[in-house]
Amino acid sequence: MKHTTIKDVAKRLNVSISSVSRAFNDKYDIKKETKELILKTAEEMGYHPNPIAQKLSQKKTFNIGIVVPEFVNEYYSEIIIGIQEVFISNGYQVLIMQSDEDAVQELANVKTLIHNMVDGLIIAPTVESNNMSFYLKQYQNGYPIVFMGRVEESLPASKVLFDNKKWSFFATEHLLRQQYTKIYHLSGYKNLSVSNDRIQGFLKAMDKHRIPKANYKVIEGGLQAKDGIAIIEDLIYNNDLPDAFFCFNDLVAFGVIKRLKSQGFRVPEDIAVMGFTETQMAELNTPQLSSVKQPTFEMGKKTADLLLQLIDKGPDQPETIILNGELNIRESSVNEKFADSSLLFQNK
Amino acid sequence: MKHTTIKDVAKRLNVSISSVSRAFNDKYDIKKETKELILKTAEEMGYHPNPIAQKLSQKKTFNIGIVVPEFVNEYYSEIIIGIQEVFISNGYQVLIMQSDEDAVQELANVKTLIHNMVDGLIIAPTVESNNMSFYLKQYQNGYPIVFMGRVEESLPASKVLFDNKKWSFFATEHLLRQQYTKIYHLSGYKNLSVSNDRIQGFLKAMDKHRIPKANYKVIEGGLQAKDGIAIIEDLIYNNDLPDAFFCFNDLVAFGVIKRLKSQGFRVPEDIAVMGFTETQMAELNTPQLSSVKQPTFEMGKKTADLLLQLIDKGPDQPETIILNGELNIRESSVNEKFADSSLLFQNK
DNA sequence: TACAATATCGGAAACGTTTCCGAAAATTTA
DNA sequence: TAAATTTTCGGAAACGTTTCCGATATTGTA
Repeated sequence: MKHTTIKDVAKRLNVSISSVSRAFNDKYDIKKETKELILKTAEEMGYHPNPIAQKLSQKKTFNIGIVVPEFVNEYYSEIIIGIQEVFISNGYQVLIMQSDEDAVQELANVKTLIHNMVDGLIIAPTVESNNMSFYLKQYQNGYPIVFMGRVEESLPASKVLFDNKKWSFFATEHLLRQQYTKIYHLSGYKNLSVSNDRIQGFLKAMDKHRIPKANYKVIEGGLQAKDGIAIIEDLIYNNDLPDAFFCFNDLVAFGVIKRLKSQGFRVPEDIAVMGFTETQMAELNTPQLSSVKQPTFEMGKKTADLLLQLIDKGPDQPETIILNGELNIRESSVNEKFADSSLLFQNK
Repeated sequence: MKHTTIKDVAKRLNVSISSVSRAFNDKYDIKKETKELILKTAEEMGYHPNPIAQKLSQKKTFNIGIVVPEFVNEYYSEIIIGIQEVFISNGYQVLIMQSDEDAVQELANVKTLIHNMVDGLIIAPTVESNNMSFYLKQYQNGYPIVFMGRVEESLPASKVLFDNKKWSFFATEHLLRQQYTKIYHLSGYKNLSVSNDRIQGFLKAMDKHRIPKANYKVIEGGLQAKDGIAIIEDLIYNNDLPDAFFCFNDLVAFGVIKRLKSQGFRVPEDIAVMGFTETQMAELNTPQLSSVKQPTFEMGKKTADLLLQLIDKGPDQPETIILNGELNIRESSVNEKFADSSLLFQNK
C-alpha cells in the first residue's frame, strides 16, 4: 500500500534525490556505474516513479482523452483499439469517455478531461453537437485536439474523416448497375455531416445515371434497427416500396430486412438492401448483407498519429486525412437476373 | 493553455492560499461571506483546482481502472457503461484498458493502472489468466479490487458473477420441454470457469430429465462465429447432427445457424438453436434467436458499488454477488409441433 | 606541477494542492 | 470591562518528482 519513494532509494544509497531522478531519466549527467547501481537497488526495493508527482512536475500527464458518442457498436470500439495501440506503445494512458449521443454530456466529458490535464484530446462529436465553438477555441489556444468522423471538412482543425460521399456514390452505383432502378436512401439525421455526405453521394450517382426524380427518395431517420423498421412500416402503409434500399448503417439495414421479410418480401429477389459501416453480422445474416467497410482500425491509428504529432511538435497547419473503404457485395444486393453481376463492380 | 492556480486567486483577493483551498473544500472553518467571495472570483477567473496536485496532496487519484478482455462485443461495453455511471456520479474518472484476451497484456495493464495509482480496480480476467495470484496478493495487501465474470466462486475476494449454471440449466430444460431429445452443447474453452458452469447446468438438466448419455454431447470450441461454423462442418462430415444446439454465445449460434442453413437445414424445423448472453442481433436474425439475457448494465453497477464501498470503507469480508438473467425464447428454439409451447416455460 | 576543462553530483526551488498549527479577530461570558 | 471562548484566517510543511545552479571531483593539457 505504501509506495517506496525516490527518497527511500536515495537514503539507502547515500546519494541525492537528484541522482536517483537522473538515473531514471538518463538525459542528465550521471556516471554509468552510479546509474546502474541506483537502477538495480531501485528494482530491488520495488520502486516506481510516482506518475502523479511526475505529472505535477513535468506539467505533462501522459494521458490522452477520447470522447465518443458510444462504444456499444463495433465502430467506435474498433477505432478506439487503433488509437490505444499507438498511444500505449508511446507510453500514454488512454482515457475513454462516452457522451451517449448527448451534447451536454459530451461537453462535460471534454471539460473533465481538460481539467484532468490530458495532454491531448480526440473528439468524435455526437449527433447534435453545437459545442464545436468551445472545442475550436481550445484548439486555437494551442490545446492539442484532433477530430474524428462526424465533422465538416471545412472545420479548421486536424481531423480524420471517411470519404462518405465517395463510398455512398459507389454503393449507390452498385445498386444501379444491378439494374435496380427505384432506390430509396434511408439517411441518418440530416444535421449530421456524415448523413449529408452520403446523401450527396447518393444523389450524384442518380444524377450521373440520369435516374428520374420520381424513382428515388431520401428518407431521414435514426441509427437503430427500430428506425429502419418504422420507415418500412410507413412505406408499406403508403404502398410505396422501391426496388432497393440503401441504408445509413447495417443496423438499420437489418431492421429493414427483418420487416420486409415479415411482410413476405424476399431479399434480394423482391427488394435489395445495402448497409454501410460494415459490422461482423453482415456476413452472418440471412441474406448476407452488402455493405461498405470502413477502415476503423486504421482510422484510429491515423487519428492517434495526428494527435501524437500535435502533442510533440506543437500546433501546425491543420491536416485532414480522408480515408477510403471497401465495397463488400454480398447476397442482399445481387440481382439474380445478371449472373456474373457481382463482378460488374470492382472495389477501388 | 496556462491554467490559473490557487495562488492567482489568493493574490487577487489578498487572502491566503489556505483560505482559497478552504473555500473549495468546505470542511474547514471559513466565514460564509469570504467563501462566497472567493468562489465567485474563482469562477470569474476560470479557476479549477488542478486534479494532479490534488491527487499528490491527498494521496488519492479519484481514478479507478477497469481491465476487460475486449469491448468489441456488446457484453463488456454494456457492463462498462454501468460501471461508469456509478463512478462518474461519484466524482471518479474511469480508465479502461483491454487485454485482448492475453494474460500477459492483462498483467501489464493491471500494473500500469496500479503505478498510476488508481484508487481501485475492476478486473474481468481473460481466458487463460494465471495472474490470479498476483491480483490476490495485491488484494490481500489492501488494494481495492473487485473481480467480474470469469472467476471461480471460491476466489477469496469480492466479485460479481452471473449464475451461469442455473441459466444454462434453464436454457437446456427449455429445449427438452420443446421435445428436442438429442442436444449438443457447444461450450467455450474448458479452462474458463464460465464454460464449466454452463456445462454443469447442461448436464444437470440432462440428468434430471433422464436423457441417455448417447443423446447429448459437450463440444469444446471458441467464442467466435467461425468456431461455430467449424464445429458444424465437422458434425456434418461425421454425419452426427442433433435435434438442437445450445451454444456458448449468440455469435457462435449465428455461425451455427448460418452453416446449417447453407447445408439446407431449416432452423428450428429441422434443428433448433439457442444462444447465450443475448445480443441486440438476436431478434433481428432470421430466425430470431432464443438466448439468455445477462443483466450487463446491472452487473456493471453492482460491481461498481462493491468497489466504491471497498474504497470508502476499507477491506471487509469478501462479498459475492450472483445475478440472474432472463430466458428469451424466440423462433430458433420453438418446436412447431407444440402450438403454445412457447408458454411452457416461464422466466423466473 | 599547475591550471583549465569537463564529468559528476548535491542542494534547493518549483509544480499546485491540502492540512496542521498557532495567531488574530470576533464573540460570548462573568 | 476583562477574561474566556469560539471563529476565522495566515504560515508553512508535506505530497514525490524534475531540473536549474553551483560546487566538487576528475581528467586532460601545457
